[in-house]
Amino acid sequence: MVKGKGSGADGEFEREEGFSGRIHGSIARTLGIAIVSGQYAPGDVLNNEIDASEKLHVSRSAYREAIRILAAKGLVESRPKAGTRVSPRSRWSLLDPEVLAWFFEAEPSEEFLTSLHELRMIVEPSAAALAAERRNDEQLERMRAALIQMQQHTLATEAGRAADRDFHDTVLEATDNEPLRTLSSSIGAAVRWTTIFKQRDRELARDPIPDHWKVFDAIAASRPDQARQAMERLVGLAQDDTRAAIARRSGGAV
Amino acid sequence: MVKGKGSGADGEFEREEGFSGRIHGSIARTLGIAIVSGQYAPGDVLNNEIDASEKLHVSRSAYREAIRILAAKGLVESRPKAGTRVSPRSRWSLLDPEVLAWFFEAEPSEEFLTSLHELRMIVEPSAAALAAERRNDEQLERMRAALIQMQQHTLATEAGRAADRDFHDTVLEATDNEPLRTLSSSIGAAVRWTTIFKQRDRELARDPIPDHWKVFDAIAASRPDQARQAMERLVGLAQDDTRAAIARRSGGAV
DNA sequence: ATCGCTATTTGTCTGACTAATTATAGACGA
DNA sequence: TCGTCTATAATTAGTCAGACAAATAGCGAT
Repeated sequence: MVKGKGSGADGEFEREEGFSGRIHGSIARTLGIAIVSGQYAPGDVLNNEIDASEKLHVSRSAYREAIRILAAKGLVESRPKAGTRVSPRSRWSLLDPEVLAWFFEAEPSEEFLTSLHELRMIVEPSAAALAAERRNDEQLERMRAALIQMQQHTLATEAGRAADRDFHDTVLEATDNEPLRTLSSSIGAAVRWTTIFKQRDRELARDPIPDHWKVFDAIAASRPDQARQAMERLVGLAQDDTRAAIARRSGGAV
Repeated sequence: MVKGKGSGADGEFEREEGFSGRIHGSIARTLGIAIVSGQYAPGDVLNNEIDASEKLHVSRSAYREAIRILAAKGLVESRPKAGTRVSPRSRWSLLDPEVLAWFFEAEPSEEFLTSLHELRMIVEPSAAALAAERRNDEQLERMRAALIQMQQHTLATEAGRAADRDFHDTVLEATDNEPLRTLSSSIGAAVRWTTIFKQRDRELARDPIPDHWKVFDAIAASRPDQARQAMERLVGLAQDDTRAAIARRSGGAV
């Protein structure tokens, strides 16, 4: 079989062997990761459809569907004769769950992590306040269950981290604000990476579970201001820990 | 030409005559509007690709590309044999610019408008505070220019409303937080409709321009807390006005 | 500097085949 | 007889190939 890889001039990607799901999806994923990780810069023109689809060993239609996905998420833009080019970062749907996942596929940059935490710091305290006003009993139960799971499994296990995310998700859901709920994927991503960094660098310095319970108690007691403050503390501490872990990573020893 | 419209049983859509741009885009738009406006409910199964593409008088591949766009935005999900069905609302990318535009194509519901304002109330004051810390001179100039435009054209003209949106956009941009900037389309949509409602119902009751200048002055003076408070007031008033306009719309006379 | 042409690239269409998965009907066992 | 499990069939999205159409960026002539 002819590989046709030629020189390394044009970035080339062999499609993942152990791909999952449909082809157009895996192509979109491959290209999406290449774009958000900077292998293609904004303004760069992708190979034309025929060359690109041949290089990836897929049909042109499958490749085109992949491009439509990326275009829908604001990553690329196509025009006849001009080709398909990577859009400026300001058009990227950074809060889209898939785009976010692609970002975290390669290790995300420090700045990006910082800005996600800033977003958390803005959104979550207010969300907790709204949740304290609007949560129903079923949601409250889910929060309690999540925290219990979190306690049992600890954040060292994937089950524990999933419970952590469930808790924050449920708070967002309890705001009864649909656009706000949409942010759960972004916030979940920030939560996940906070924990991963902390876990990676040291025995977790501070047990975050009591702080979680304080948020829960305030929401359960329907005290918005108290919930806002508790969440502020919780997110603030997470932010500090992540900052410290990042500083250690880039500046210090292994 | 055979119309083949048959009975009115299955919802059918003639493709927009005065369509713009590419076919897959206009099909996605048509279906997207049908979905977000409730003509298709979450869980509903769309016609299979062959029937649907025939009914719309487009090729199957164009139709499929449209479906890929909708799937990328979380509106639908396709599986072999099961067909393509409308996803639950919780998966919709409500903050995506196009999805938002589709929402506002039909008149948006009161609840939706309210939740967008809630989002503004959460995000914009903090954004103004960050902007006060991080804005550069060029951004400050753009804010000033926008407000001057707004004064000259007034909110009765499209140019004035565009300037309003530019101001809020630039504040978001000045936060130097990419995920936050992504929200500008959602906030812009809320801003636009606030103004439209106010304009529709009465001579605008309150001149919002002085409140805008207060935000600007605080950002120019690099006073985060002051900027936060000024923005809080500005958004709060907009929220009140919209609420009043909505109440009048649904409850009162023309 | 402007206009018009042309070559390139995406866009669209057709029709066939593939693969996945649900649903069904039948066999088997309780 | 009833329920459950299993092979099978039917349906649907997924993929592929190749052709033609439409748009337009870039170039050359004016």
